[in-house]
Amino acid sequence: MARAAGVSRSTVSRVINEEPYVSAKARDAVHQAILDLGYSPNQAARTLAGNRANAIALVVSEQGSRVLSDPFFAGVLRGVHAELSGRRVQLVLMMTQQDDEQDIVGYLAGGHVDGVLMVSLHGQDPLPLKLADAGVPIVVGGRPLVGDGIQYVDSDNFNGALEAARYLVATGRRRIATIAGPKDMAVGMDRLNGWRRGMAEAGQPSDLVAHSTVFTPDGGAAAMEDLLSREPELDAVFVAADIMAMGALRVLHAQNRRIPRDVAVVGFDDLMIASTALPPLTTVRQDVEQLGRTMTWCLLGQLDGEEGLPPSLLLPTSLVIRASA
Amino acid sequence: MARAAGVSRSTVSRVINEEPYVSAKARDAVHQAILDLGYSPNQAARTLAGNRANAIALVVSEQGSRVLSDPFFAGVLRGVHAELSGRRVQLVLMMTQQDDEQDIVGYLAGGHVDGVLMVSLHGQDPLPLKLADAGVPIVVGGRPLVGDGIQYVDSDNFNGALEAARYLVATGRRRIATIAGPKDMAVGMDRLNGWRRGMAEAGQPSDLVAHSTVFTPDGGAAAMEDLLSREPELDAVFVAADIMAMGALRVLHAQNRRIPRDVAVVGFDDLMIASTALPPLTTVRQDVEQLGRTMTWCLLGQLDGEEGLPPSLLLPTSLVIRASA
DNA sequence: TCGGCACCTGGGAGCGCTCCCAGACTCGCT
DNA sequence: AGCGAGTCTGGGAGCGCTCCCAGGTGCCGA
Repeated sequence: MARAAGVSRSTVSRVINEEPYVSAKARDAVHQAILDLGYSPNQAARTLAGNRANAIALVVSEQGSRVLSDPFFAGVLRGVHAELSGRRVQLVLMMTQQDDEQDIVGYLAGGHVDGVLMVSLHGQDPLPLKLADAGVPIVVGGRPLVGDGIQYVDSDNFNGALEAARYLVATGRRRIATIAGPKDMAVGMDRLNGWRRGMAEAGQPSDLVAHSTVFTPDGGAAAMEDLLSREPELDAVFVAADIMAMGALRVLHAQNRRIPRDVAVVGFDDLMIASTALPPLTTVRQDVEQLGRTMTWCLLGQLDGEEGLPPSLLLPTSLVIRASA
Repeated sequence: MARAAGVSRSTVSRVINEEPYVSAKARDAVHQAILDLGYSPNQAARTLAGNRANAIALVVSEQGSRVLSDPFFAGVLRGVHAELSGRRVQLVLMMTQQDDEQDIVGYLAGGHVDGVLMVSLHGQDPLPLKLADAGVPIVVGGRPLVGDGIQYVDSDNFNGALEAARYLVATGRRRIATIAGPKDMAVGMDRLNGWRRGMAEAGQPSDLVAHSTVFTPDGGAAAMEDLLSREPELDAVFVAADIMAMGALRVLHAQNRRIPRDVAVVGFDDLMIASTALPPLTTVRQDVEQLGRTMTWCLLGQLDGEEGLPPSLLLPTSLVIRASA
């Protein structure tokens, strides 16, 4: 390669790394040689010689099975990739199981990657903290429940839920329930607290809460049945995830409640299924792709040693009004 | 590391690579030192010295955006990861755009990864062929329309569709339509041809075909409307994807057709939405996770130089009978 | 004229492994 | 005793880069 361009290895290296102090002639010669030879620098050698891996890991905690099918994860992945494209940084995908956690920490702290993005659905996961302690740059998607110093990016679940609650109040609903997510997930609690605030603002009771332990249609259905048995007169329900709202809609249909006339339904996430539901679901939109982009942007900033990065970020949500409320 | 174990670098290397000709004493000493030091071998150095990258790429062609949200992709990813776990092989995720194809070929052929798994939704993609020509081991998920020598793994779309057609015939349907996928995707054509065979077997006409150019609910809805206008008397429809079946169901409901009494509906894929649809959808199940596992298994086999690998594989499908047919 | 500086270039060292060769030691056989 | 085959070990070379130092050149101001 160096021979083909008629320069030294050093000069080739300088051109590739866009360093200063290279003459235009040398630069052109190298570029031409790159094209002629279809040359692509050996990443392993670069990693070994420099001490930078030119790669970041996207770590998915919990059994990958559940997480991967989640549209949330897909969106994040899309955003991460979009932000990475153009930079010479590879994305390595890793999934953790319970038992190999120590291996994972060893691997990630061992210089194989420059930094870690982590999507941690249940907030108690100790991995982010361990990695941060080991000095690995890390950004978490979704607010972790433990670990203070860790940089995270999340959607503004609290205000999204608050906005949904206000909307239901503003449209005249008098008996508003909520189907909340699991108590050990920040996303579940934040949305519940937003709804509570909305109820409090309006002077309405916030007793009609049903928790589902999982974000699934069946979980939503069970919670909806519970709510209806406790309060047959309820006229609105804020469901903390579209996927649970599907189950809630099924139960409401089965009990012949008209939507939105008898019961208004608001979801959260704005998945594709929200717009194809019957009736199309009014929901709080979160931009998960932007979440992925922002996480990546934060991590790359850390790696570049940028100062004054915000410790954490919340991304705005917006209410999408369709037919169900 | 070698010093800590009291042996030479060579011996450490032999232990790590599980080579023969190491005494039990030396092996134990090395293992102990690994634990004590939390040692994790430097991948870059291994890659550089051996000439094996210890990584495979999962390449997603087309704009990643569409593909990533696809449950198909998520399932494959899950399977790939499951099959990889335990082996010391990293998974690198890449997405291609139109313009950087040459870069991608250069990168993938440049020894940065040992092999390539590719999920190519539209079958005309030239990338698999180029990579195969460049001598890169490659396995494609989903039958490619071009490129003969390329190893692929796919669900048995033809027989799945055939089984669906036979089932509709066997349950007494007399006027059976189909909503087919795009003509430039193997998955679309294979399912259509399976349905055709089923019609031919039963001596029924196979004229009621509507193509959708995209696998979306709206595409399915438009096709359903087309079919109903051409043949108001139709009493069954085989929809080549659950996601399109959602749209078809919407149209049928809107026209007050009872399902399954007036019109039987059979989908394909068995996504989660199939079981939560109204009514729950009878559909042809394909095991996409198994698809991912099998792809990986084939690629690793190629890399290990195993002989007699089948050129390609079809995975069985099965009819899941629910309420819609 | 001479130093000083900014610009540009080449070559040595070394990143942490794997591969390969040379050798040591132990058998069991002739 | 002698020999070869099988078992085990260490060290040299080298993978393809980056980093750093030692120069070279040209131009400016003193």
